[in-house]
Amino acid sequence: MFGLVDGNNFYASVERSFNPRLRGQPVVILSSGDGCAIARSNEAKALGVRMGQPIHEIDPSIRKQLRCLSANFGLYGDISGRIVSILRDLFPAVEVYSIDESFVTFDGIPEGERERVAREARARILQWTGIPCCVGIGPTKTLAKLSNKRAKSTAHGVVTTLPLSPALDAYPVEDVWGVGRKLTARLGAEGILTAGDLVRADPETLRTRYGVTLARTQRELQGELCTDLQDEEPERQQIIVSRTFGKDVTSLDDLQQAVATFTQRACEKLRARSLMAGGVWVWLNTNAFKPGMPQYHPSKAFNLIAPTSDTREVLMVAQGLVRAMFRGEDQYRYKKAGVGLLDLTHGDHQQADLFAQIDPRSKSLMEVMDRANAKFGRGSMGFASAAWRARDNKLAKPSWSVKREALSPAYTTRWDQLVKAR
DNA sequence: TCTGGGGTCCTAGGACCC
DNA sequence: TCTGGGGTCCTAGGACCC
Repeated sequence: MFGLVDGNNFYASVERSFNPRLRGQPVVILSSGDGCAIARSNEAKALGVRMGQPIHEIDPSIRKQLRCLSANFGLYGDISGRIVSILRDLFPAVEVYSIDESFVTFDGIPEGERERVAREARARILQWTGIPCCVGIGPTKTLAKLSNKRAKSTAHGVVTTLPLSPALDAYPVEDVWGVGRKLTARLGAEGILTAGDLVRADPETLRTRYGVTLARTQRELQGELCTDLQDEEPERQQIIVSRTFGKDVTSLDDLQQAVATFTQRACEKLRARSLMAGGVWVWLNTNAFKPGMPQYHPSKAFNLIAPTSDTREVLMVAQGLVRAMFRGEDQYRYKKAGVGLLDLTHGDHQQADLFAQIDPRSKSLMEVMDRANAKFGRGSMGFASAAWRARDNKLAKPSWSVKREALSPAYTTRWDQLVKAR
């Protein structure tokens, strides 16, 4: 049996647990750049704010009632980690599925005790972190996910769904894990409207018409195990850093600086996982929401001779790619850029190359930089080609920097931003 | 004026191999 | 008229997830 533990309105609930004035208020968390709603409290949902909705589309009379906050992922990640450690105390195995969801197993917990343990987890998480959760239980992960959906509308917050349960007929097919917008439309056209309809559909037709993934989902709903708990985090296949600019960028200098900044961050993430990159990928975008403007969406990848985790090497490649793709000053207005690190391998089993020189000082230099940034805060030490700000904020913000106008403090991850008791 | 970021998996088609 | 069979690898695009 699996459980799915999921924080209710997670980002909004985290903000609330540190700022009680937000309780009972319509809270909306905005995406990077303060553009779209990515989390909403129940009060904000009741006002009609949709998931992913651009905030400027919302009627001003509604908008002024909302308490909008810029996403504070550092804070959410830290609280997420605390919830996971509570779960690890209570359950034999835990799979961290996303920042606000974990699968757990009940192996060794007697059947009659499962819901009690789930309620215990819920109470402990609420008491220790202030985050309300729901727990869905089922014999497969897909059924546990659906149970979790059902639990959201209950007061006790714990629901079990068994295969062939009549409850399946009460849930629209789009609530099933793995059925998104496109599939919902196609299935609906064939009269498959609920989770129950999907369970009863002809498996062979489903497989040929919709592929193996949906066929697997159907079997999971029927109670057949197709995916098991992954308690070890799978190896990353790529690392991406990309941003939408606060202001359009037109000069090569600014574009280079933005891409260098993303590259530096991507390499930090790479080393934090002890990985090396075999390829670098850079792309640029003009504003796709303005079809009247000249559009340009170039993308270029480069395979390295030997895998590296040295920011300097990746910077040289990324900067070269930007130069190669950049088209004339003022010809295009760039709105977004991104850097991807590809072909990731583990640093400790590296394929040596006959022609590549390995500089033993590279590793030490990167370690010193990473340690300095860990100790004094991110951005304390960096490369001149990237934008970075000293702690006293004396350096000017780059023109392209991302808008984050209503950011809450890093209450739990920075000494200078701790909660003040009074 | 304003429109997120970071991932995974599957499939189809083409190039290439013997 | 008939024009092999079986495979791998790579890429692009599309779907999904949170």
